[in-house]
Amino acid sequence: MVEVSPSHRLFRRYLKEQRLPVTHQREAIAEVVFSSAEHLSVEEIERRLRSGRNRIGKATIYRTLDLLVRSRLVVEHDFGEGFKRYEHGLTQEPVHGHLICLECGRVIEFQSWEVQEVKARITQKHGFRPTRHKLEIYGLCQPCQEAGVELPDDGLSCPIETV
Amino acid sequence: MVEVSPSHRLFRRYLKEQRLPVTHQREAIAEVVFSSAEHLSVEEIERRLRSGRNRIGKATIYRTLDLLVRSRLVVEHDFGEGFKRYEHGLTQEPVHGHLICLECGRVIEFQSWEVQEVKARITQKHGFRPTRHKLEIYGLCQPCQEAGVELPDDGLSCPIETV
DNA sequence: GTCCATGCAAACCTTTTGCACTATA
DNA sequence: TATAGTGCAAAAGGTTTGCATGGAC
Repeated sequence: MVEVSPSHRLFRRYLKEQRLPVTHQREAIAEVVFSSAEHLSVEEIERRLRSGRNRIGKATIYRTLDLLVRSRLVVEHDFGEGFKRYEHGLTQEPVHGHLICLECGRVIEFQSWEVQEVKARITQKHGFRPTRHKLEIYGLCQPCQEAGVELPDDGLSCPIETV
Repeated sequence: MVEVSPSHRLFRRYLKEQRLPVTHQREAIAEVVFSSAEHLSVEEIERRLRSGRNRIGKATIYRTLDLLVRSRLVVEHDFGEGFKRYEHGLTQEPVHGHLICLECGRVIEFQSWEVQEVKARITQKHGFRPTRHKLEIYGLCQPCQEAGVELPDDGLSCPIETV
């Protein structure tokens, strides 16, 4: 048994708690996700597994990610790209959001405790019991702005009824 | 030409500005979206069109929704259900977010100007130029809580490494 | 030895696209 | 009449599932 990350050990414990087998595939997938600081897509995970001489079916990757998300060791994201991304859950500070560049797809994380306060106030007002939230801000990252990228505005010339 | 909503008239103007034909299908689809206060899925839009004796292909619905979104008269949402939802854009107050019930799927809108401030502060700090943002809070709505629904917690028994 | 996981391919679901035909302006 | 839209069905792309085989405990 090789040297693994703390999160990886927690995942082993999770599997044992749930009486599920600790397989090589599950270990390899967990190690890929836990050893990256990025928001990985399934395709990226598959590629990294392959370059590590692992040949693991897509179905197994999806099934294992499901376990990782359930265990709360991994967080699932959907940035509207048409597929999901997965991120190591325990490196995350409790409150965080994402700045997403519409040009290059870059994702910048940020912390904001103020959102927690807003969330508490809003949910209390509506008698809603919150479990999680997400704050995503879309726009242009600094490098893309400096590269002169402009986002198209195809909207109405003037949103006032003139006719 | 029948009596239509202000937004519908704006959509006609948008089409003219873009030199695109104002077709019966586009009018019918726009009317369905503009006459509803809900977040409609494509399937729901299709159903409403059918009950109004319109037989319009799914492809046309998607193509028209694309125009409506571009014109900014309609807003697209993805609540992680595996498909998108569309909402009348002009009834929206400038700043709004969603409370999404994980049990029944109900969506409650809320206003929060404080998020704007947070957004301005964060984006400035990162040199990011924002266009739009979304704040979504997931959890249990009041009716579901009163019905005694509990959300399962399949996570680790304790996220502290004990082994 | 039992139970569950894996791999493959097929199925699924939403969304997009190609193309012959029709409607708008 | 030119130009663009529509409908249908097929394709696309990500994700899920069924099933025979193989691995964990």
